[in-house]
Amino acid sequence: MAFVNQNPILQSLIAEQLVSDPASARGRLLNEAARLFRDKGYERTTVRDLAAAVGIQSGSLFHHFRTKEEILKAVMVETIRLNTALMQAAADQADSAREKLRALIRAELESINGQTGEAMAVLVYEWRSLSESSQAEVLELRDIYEDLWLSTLQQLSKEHQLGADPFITRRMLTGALSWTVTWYRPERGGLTLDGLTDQVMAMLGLDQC
Amino acid sequence: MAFVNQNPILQSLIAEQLVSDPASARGRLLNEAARLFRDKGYERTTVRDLAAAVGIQSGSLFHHFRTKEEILKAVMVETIRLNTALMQAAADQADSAREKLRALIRAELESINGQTGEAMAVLVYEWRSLSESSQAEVLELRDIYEDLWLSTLQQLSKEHQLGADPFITRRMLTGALSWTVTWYRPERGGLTLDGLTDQVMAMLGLDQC
DNA sequence: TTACAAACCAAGCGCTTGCTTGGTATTGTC
DNA sequence: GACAATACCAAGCAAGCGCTTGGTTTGTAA
Repeated sequence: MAFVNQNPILQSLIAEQLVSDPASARGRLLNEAARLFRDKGYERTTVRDLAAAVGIQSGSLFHHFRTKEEILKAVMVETIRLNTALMQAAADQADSAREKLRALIRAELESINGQTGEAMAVLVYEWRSLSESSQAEVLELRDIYEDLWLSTLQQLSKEHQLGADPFITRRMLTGALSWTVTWYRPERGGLTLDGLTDQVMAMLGLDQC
Repeated sequence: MAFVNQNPILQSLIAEQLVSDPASARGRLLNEAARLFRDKGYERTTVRDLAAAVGIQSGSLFHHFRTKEEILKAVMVETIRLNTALMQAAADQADSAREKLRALIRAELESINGQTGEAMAVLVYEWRSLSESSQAEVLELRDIYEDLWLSTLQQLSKEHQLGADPFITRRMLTGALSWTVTWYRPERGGLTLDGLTDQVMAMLGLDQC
């Protein structure tokens, strides 16, 4: 195999069976599904597309998943699980609230524009394609994720370092950061991930105090 | 008719045939289409849904539009035309660059969360459903719209009132403002449109200097 | 070697989709 | 009141959709 993922956080989640191993049949399918869902949208992606992407027949998909929607849900659930763990780890390493926020922003930008980027985009854009009951499930997981942000932003607000309301700031950041997936292309020179993080902090007036 | 739209900007665009009269058959269809496309997504909305929404048979749609995609494109094109005009008018009334930016933010929030909100959401979320040639057409119109923002932000940057780069600030604002459609509910009490605009300005550190 | 489950294929069913067709009301104009 | 042009209906076609089915291959363990 050309690439072995050695991220210890990912490894422990795989061990706990909370996230599929990208090397397994299920994991490979979920990765391909995320890419297809992002590129063409969930509705435009057929089960035949999904099957072809991993080299099996369309009917064989239903041996692994009961419905097409179950695939979408799995992509979303596993992505949130992974990213919550990644963000938690990033935040834990920082001391001040300001550094915590910077770590969260950097980590989220990395998730959005890095390896899990396809899945993160799916999480944002394919929300409506989930059934209501699945939406509720995913939403519950997302609340944990959001608490990480809110507690940090509330701390900053107490320290009078935040211009606007913490809740609203988070919502603005959600939109601003997820939108980067439509324009940020680090490979084409220019802005690095750290540089982009600096710009976001500067926009919030948190670069120098 | 219960509601007569007397917006002079809209009226002049209708007179120039750049935007369909909401009272006409075509205009009514485009409004309903925008609503359906936002609620269910373009792909999940069938031509039968669209036809039923205006009380005709599905086949009769194709007397007004050649394809389903042409309806999506028309929604997008007319929305950009209208909003460019609205934003231009809003910006023209302001004096300082700071006030111009505030006017632009307020106007865009109003577009996103007001009457043209459905169509604005379609513009953001249904981009991929357009054919490449249609995308190019819409993109051209959007450039005019974006120049309005950039010139204002560049002016602010010259005055050293902006923390981050103007281009990046605009992109962050695009994401942040369009995302409001997923959470901002002015009718449920709380934040008014002016209040939300204040919060955005505060986030940028532009409330008081 | 045998036994058995997991993984997969080949074929296709039933349904929905965007769109077409041929014809009929409705409307505006002189 | 004649006559187009416009707006619409009723019916349905061809294609593509998610998913099912019955059977075959592959992997594993005694």
